[in-house]
Amino acid sequence: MRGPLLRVVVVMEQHFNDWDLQAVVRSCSFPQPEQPAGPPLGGTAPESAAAPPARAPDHVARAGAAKAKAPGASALCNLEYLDLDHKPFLLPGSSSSSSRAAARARGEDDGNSHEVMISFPVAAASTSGAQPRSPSGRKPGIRTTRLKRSKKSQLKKVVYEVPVADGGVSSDLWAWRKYGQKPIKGSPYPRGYYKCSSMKGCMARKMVERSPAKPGTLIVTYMAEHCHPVPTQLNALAGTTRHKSAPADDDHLKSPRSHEGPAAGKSAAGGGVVKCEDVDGNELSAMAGDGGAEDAAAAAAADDDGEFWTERMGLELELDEFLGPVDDDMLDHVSEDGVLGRRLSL
DNA sequence: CGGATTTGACCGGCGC
DNA sequence: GCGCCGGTCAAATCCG
Repeated sequence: MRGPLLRVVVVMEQHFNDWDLQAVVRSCSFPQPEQPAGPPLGGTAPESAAAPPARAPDHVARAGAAKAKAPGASALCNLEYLDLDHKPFLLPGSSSSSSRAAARARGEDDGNSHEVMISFPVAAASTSGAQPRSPSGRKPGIRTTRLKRSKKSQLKKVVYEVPVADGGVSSDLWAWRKYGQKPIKGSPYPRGYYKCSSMKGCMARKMVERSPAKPGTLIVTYMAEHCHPVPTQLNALAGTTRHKSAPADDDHLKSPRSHEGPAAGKSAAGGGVVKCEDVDGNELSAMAGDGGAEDAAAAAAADDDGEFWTERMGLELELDEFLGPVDDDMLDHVSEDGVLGRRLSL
């Protein structure tokens, strides 16, 4: 009811070792004793993160999806976070979303990628507009080493599909800084590249793009995991958040406020209900409960947009919570519909 | 002043 | 081997 459903796709691939992202999805059949893995990376889909409802970013979503699908069982069955022991940290007071994201695929990965799609209502998205600026660019020069594509391709990725309606404001608790934008072939919309700015050295990244198929949705892909706890308050790095006039439309990608770390998480949260959907289209849903509010609250307080967040706190919190437990918890309860229903409580 | 955003250039992988 | 494309870097610029 609250809005478009946010869909999350988790793709696990081999060799993500080098990356922090550790969240892994496994069969839901085995609920894990440990804290429920949360949504990947802070779990929220920032402004730019929206994706086509039915489809996720091709390469990512598709690949995972195919493999993820389990016969009969909904995708949920395949959800699982691996490597919990390697969690870099736990989110304060709850299923650390980041840690979950961090959960990494186990060695078992036979190379198969698993994809999970989670959809949940998204709150209004905010928007940010980018303002045209004088040309700039780096000059030819020395380049530092960068991750090789081979490795990159093997990283686990989590894809969120978020309705653009609200402006696609970021909804995760993390602070993101945009480091690039590129037009994508086959898509009229550019893709924005973001890095976690909450802490230097954090490898967490995300890519945001508008779904060509459904301009109304943003696709947010999270890569790697945060090497630090979710910022409960605005940190210096995240510090200055720019507030720009709302972009007309595709502009979410241009200057989304999502980067604003803490605040980011909020926007996505709008719904109390979370749905998980496997590649096959099976949907799982979970009800967001009261728990986890603290985190969100803290974040909200920290955020520059205190007012904004405060108003939406309720919704946001729900989302955040959802994000955390998404993994196993969701699996725990299946509603009559065959949908996963679970109340998140932290 | 510090940090975020913009944007062209650079780099590496992949396909042909 | 070459070209295309995606992803990243970093200078220039903007903004709080």
